[in-house]
Amino acid sequence: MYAKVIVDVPAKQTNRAFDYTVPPELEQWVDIGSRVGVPFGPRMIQGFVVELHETTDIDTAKIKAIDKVLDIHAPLTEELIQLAGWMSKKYLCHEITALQSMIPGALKAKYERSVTLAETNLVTESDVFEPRRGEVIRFVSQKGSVALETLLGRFPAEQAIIKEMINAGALVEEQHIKDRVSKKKLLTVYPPEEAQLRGYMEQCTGQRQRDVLNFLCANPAPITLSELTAALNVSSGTVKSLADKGWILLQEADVFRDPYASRTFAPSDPLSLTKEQDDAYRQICGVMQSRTHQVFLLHGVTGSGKTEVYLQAIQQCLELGREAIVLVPEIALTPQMVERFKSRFGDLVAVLHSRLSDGERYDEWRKIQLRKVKVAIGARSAVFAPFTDLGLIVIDEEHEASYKQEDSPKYQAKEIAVFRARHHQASVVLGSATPSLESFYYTNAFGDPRSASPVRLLSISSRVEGRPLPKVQIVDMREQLREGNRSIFSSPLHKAIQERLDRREQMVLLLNRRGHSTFVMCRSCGYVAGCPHCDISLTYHQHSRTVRCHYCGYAERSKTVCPDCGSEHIRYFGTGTQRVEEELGKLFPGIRVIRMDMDTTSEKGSHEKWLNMFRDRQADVLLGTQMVAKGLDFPHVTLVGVIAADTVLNLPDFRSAEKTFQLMTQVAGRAGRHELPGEVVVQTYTPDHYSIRCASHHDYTSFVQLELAQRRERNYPPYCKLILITLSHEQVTLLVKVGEALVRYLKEQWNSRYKAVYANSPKGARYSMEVLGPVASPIPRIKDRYRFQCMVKYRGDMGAADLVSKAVSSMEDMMRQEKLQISVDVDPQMLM
DNA sequence: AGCACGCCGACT
DNA sequence: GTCGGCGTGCTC
Repeated sequence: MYAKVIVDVPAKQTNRAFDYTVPPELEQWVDIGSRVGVPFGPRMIQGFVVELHETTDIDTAKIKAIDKVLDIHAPLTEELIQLAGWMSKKYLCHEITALQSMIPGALKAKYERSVTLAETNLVTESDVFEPRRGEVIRFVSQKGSVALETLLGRFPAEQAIIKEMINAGALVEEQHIKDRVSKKKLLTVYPPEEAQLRGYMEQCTGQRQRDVLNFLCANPAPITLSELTAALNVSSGTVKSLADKGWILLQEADVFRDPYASRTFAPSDPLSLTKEQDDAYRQICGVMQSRTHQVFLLHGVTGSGKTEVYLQAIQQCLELGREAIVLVPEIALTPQMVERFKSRFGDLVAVLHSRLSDGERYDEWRKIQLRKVKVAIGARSAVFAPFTDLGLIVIDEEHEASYKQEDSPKYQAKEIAVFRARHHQASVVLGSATPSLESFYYTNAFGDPRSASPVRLLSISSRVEGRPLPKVQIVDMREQLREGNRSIFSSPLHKAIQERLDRREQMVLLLNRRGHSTFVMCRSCGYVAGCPHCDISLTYHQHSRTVRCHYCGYAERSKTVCPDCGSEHIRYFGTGTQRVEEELGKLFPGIRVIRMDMDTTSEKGSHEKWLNMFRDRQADVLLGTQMVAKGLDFPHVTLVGVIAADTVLNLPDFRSAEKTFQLMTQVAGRAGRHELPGEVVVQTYTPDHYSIRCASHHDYTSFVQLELAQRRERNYPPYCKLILITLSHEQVTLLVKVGEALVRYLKEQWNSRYKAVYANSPKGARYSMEVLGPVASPIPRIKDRYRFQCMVKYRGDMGAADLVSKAVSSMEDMMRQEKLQISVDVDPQMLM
């Protein structure tokens, strides 16, 4: 039998399958999706089996055999192998990169080379008696086997000698493929029968040992040594001496690391659904029962109980004997969220998130692989959970940018979900209070004629228990300035904070400072320098004293006087959470603030700790960046304050209005979710902007109409698709040269080949392509490399990715000679 | 990506 | 006449 193997060498020339023979003794272990060790050139590397055949086209003299199979159960399924092939074409990545992204990091190969001492007859006398050689030999023989790296590190001056000894055969070099994490084994205490325990207790003299025996009487189940010592605050020595007497059994057990092992989750029952919830639930169930593929967009206002719809739909999915995946943005993967799923589905849930260690994550993944769980909940990469009978994939907060992976493979988890659901004849539920324009555009409600199988829209327009949406007050910060208030806090927000303090209620303050981009704004009239060609704000560049557009390259000298009102109050923006915290302390002495941002939540578990403190009302204010805007649900929060709504709005991104609307709506939804009514105060310099106005009225529909009109006019998604090509090199001049050549190539190809073909097709008018750039990237230099980008905007499915791929290949000579790097992002989320 | 093969300058 | 620089090309 022959296997086609994708090898672990992410390079263009090796981005194809290589044929290997499957030795008869390995045949029963080799499957499509198996991870194997194969000889490749002079070394041994890892690969994935993607096809199995009885014959091969390759010269049999060249073919080598698979060396070993690395797992008992293939870590990938045939479906996921197909998906990887599709991803490599769609997102222009190496197939191995796509495959690697589907398995936990713990299974990523670690290559190690080690040396051992050869049989004595190959070790010559000069090896032993020459002092330097002798020392190396003694070192190796003492250790038995030494990693080559360790040996070279230990004897840096003897590198040549070591190589020579390897060549002469005195030292034997071996190569291993090692997993990063081994299966965890834990010392576990197995207590005897209770009667026996009681007998031992009478003989026992030591107080600590008696404590242990007592505990085991009350808790007769096996328990790990570490849990036992932690529970009783005794040393492991105490327990070991009991084991030495033979009273208890202490043994290593192969266990799953369960990050939630120490927590208990009270079981919860389904809540009763409102009419709208029930309608959505029934439609999803109907499709699941008919075993057809359908994408739903569940548009439910904040607090409308979307999660309960997910939970009950998943329940139905499990009852049909099928499996479910739930994707949540990383920052929303809070203990609160996990708890809801754990308490509804208990041990049937695996949780995958970034705070897990490699080992913990591997164990959660293995529960899925070994069919121990039926539901996987996690961030983006959980979409690859190796289930074999998927019925439902839920994507919560579907508008979130974090579903797009920013490094290779630059996949969009929503698209992966649809691919998988189509394969399994399963449903996808995209849920959000503020659906992305793209998702909404493709719904049946919008009636896009292009889409053969439109997304079915499900709406929930009211909150559970008929609770009202919070009242939103917009504060015009320009007026505040005119009134002489230069503080971070406007007088209405100041007053609102004081009221909550007096009433002992809680509040959430959002400061959305993203990135370092500074935009220029007039503090008197709110004027922001914008690009005349792209309708996005210009970015201030201090070194050249100019403002520039990152889309088309437009630049102008930055002004010291506002062109609109003549004021000199021109500033550029950027306020940190720390400053707000200080200011709060000054204005409200004794105020208790929890600050949540990158600095305070980097430690493992700190996120949970802060939120628990806030829930226990140990603080009045939760102050933070976007992470406070999502999914939190605290009954005593009655005020949400947005310090500066404009920060997102003025980012140089065509989605900035959409993101502002989403953020405003989401954060407003944190208030008044329970009995106490909520209030929202939004501070802004652009109170008339439609994204802020619509958010304040909770008016999604109007926002979508206004924003879509903008997108159509400017030709941005969903009216076209984008491919972003980023080039980087140490020299700017070369970058410009190659960038221009690339753009020329794309335009020529389009004009000479594609355009003619598509213009003659009946849908010809729908096909178009334009190429912008090259212009400097918003982050023009990273690690001493300059970055330039080109943007391809196209309409119609005419293989634009393929064309870009060809264009990049045509630049290959330069890439090799000049160490030029080209990165391609299909459907970019961030245009940085 | 590695690693080997292969063809031109400074040393015994 | 040899050691070694890294340019080019292959890996089933």
